[in-house]
Amino acid sequence: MSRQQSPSIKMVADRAGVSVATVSNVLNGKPTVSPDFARRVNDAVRELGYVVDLGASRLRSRKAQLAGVVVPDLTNPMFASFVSTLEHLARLADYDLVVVSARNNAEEEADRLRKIRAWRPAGLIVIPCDGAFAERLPDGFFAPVVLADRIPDAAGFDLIAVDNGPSAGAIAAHLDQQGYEDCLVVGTSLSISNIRERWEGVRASAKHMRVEMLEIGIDDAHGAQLLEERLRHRPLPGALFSLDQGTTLLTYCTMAEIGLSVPGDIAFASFDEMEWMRLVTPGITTVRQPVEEMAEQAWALLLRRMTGSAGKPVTRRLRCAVEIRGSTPRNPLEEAGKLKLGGRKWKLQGEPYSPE
Amino acid sequence: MSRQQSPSIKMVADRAGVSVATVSNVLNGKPTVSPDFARRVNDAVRELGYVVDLGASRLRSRKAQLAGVVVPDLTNPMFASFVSTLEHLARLADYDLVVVSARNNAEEEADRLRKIRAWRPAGLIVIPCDGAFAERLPDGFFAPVVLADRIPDAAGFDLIAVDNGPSAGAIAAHLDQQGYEDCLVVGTSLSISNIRERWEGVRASAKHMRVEMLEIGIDDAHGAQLLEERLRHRPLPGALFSLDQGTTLLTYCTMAEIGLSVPGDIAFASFDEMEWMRLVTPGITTVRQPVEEMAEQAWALLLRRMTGSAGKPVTRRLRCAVEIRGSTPRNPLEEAGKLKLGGRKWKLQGEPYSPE
DNA sequence: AGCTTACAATAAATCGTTTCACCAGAGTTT
DNA sequence: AAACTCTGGTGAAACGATTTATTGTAAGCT
Repeated sequence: MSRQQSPSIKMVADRAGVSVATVSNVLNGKPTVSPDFARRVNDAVRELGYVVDLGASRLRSRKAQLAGVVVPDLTNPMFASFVSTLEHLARLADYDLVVVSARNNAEEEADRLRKIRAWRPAGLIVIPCDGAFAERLPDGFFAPVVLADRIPDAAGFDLIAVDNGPSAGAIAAHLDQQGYEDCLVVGTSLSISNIRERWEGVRASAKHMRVEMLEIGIDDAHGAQLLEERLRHRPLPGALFSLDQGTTLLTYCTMAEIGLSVPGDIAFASFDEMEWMRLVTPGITTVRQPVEEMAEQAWALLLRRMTGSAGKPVTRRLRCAVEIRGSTPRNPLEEAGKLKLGGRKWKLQGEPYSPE
Repeated sequence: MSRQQSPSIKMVADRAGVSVATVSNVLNGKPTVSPDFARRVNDAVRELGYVVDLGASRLRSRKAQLAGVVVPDLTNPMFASFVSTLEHLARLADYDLVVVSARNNAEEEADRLRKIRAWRPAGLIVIPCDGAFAERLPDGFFAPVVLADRIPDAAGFDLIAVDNGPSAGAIAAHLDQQGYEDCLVVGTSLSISNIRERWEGVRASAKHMRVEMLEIGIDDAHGAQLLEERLRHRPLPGALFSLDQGTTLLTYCTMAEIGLSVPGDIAFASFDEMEWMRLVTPGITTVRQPVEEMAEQAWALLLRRMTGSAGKPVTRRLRCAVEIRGSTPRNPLEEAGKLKLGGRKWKLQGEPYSPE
């Protein structure tokens, strides 16, 4: 199978009867070319189906309209949506995007980061696997990096994230108000800064309610076991608050399996909304993260950095929306009268803040 | 902000005190280099943090370990999972992947296809937006193309898809057996070959049951209206079968809104499983597509094509799994005794087939 | 006419790599 | 010792584009 070569700028030049420089000038919209020649070049381009070779073009011009994106897991709808938005924005700015997934694996992330350098991107947007991201970034990395969603241990990075603490705190305050006396808070690990911030937000906002943290780790099988143990133990807490997406699904399924009903036996709330949460009955009370906005902010910041804006690293926190649903009704054990709760929306007030 | 240049092979050569050719030989594992020189080169590479420039490397060597992937929508979990699997496989074969999303828009797809040529990929895997894909492929496209999931109007492409007809037929046969007398089948549009195949599968397999097709189009708002109209009309069909992911969500929500209960008022089944379908009560009967397998087959085929295997276009159909759940119980209107239905799994029998 | 200026098109240098032809020196064969 | 063959290394030519410097031509000015 003799595969036909893609046409080069030289073939276009030959066919149009001009020099390659002229073809390049036409294609790049340089003003110093006569309409007649431009037409001939454009005809030849169309006839041959010529498309510029990005590799060669970038090599010579040294301007890389190219950015890299690294996410922990493309199959997570939140990250997928993040990438999709970025892709759209990049296209508008006439940038190309190289997207890679670390498949939830720090080693693979390190590998991808090394590999992505080979593309010579003008900038990078990364949602890091974990806090130790800085160690995995090849040192002397040549392009600006904007981190999103997850907070690195090391300082010195541009960062766009959500206000984990206040948002988780809002859920805790809500549960508090609903009259629950104790709440089990479940998350993968406090070594992940997101989870830590959320847990601290809960602790700070639970006025009367007792709170207890359970770390179940990232291994699903082991986590399910820990969780089941705790949920079979008595007394059962009045409410359960799950701090991340993976944990939420695991918790929800585990409760169903061992026959705990929501909210009859236990109230349930989660951080990070998923589609099904408004489809199940009752709906799940949750914190919805502004993914599109996060992508927009990250892109805007990276674009500024790529076009030369210097300055101290920026941290920006975005507000989440809190969705109160049927899974966290007024505590039925309480003597107080019943309170009707619909799909009421509860937005946090005030302006976003940028610490330091 | 004077951004530091990425080191080039020349700097490595200078630092190691050898020629650039030698550095290249070391990096590409050519055997004709002494251990002593190899060590010196490797040291220099490490000290400078040198990473090869993919653009330049590919330009010169003309071997493009690069494949393109075009999907209609990255936020669709099925496509996201498809891409994620491909990415993993590509990495194993030491290929790079350029992933783009057409954002459910044929024009954007055409644009992306044109743009992706600029990367000079050695091959392409495409899940087309619609049947008219062939018209959008720049003619004389230079690299092998493997299509997946959706069937193009034009022949002549390698294709990996699922057995839409038999799988949808299995659902229809199930509903038939459960004693439903009529079934409303809902899909976006019969102009999409997937939907057409599924509808034909339903028609062929419904023995006693009357079936009726409702096309609601791709515009969600308009579709919801059409659907609501039909669902408020009487008599209500005993069962509803939704043929694609978008339609399913729309249908499920619409039914909830106008107060139809599943399966009390109407039984419900769907093509294309989503996570929430096993979380809601009752679970939704559905057809689960083998996404990972589809990605594996597509990659294997593309790899063969990229390494020169010629031959007639191949069509391969993969088997789906049918998940029977509580949303399609034995028809309560029937006189016959109740039948207990759990989360029973029902796999299709037999071997995959390759028509023609 | 003679000189400058402006314009349009081109030749040639260049980007960072790989590859190919070649070379120096050591070892082997006659 | 001359004529080979290896071996391990290098210089320089590509690859396909962009950019810079240069050329040739026509028009404008004195």
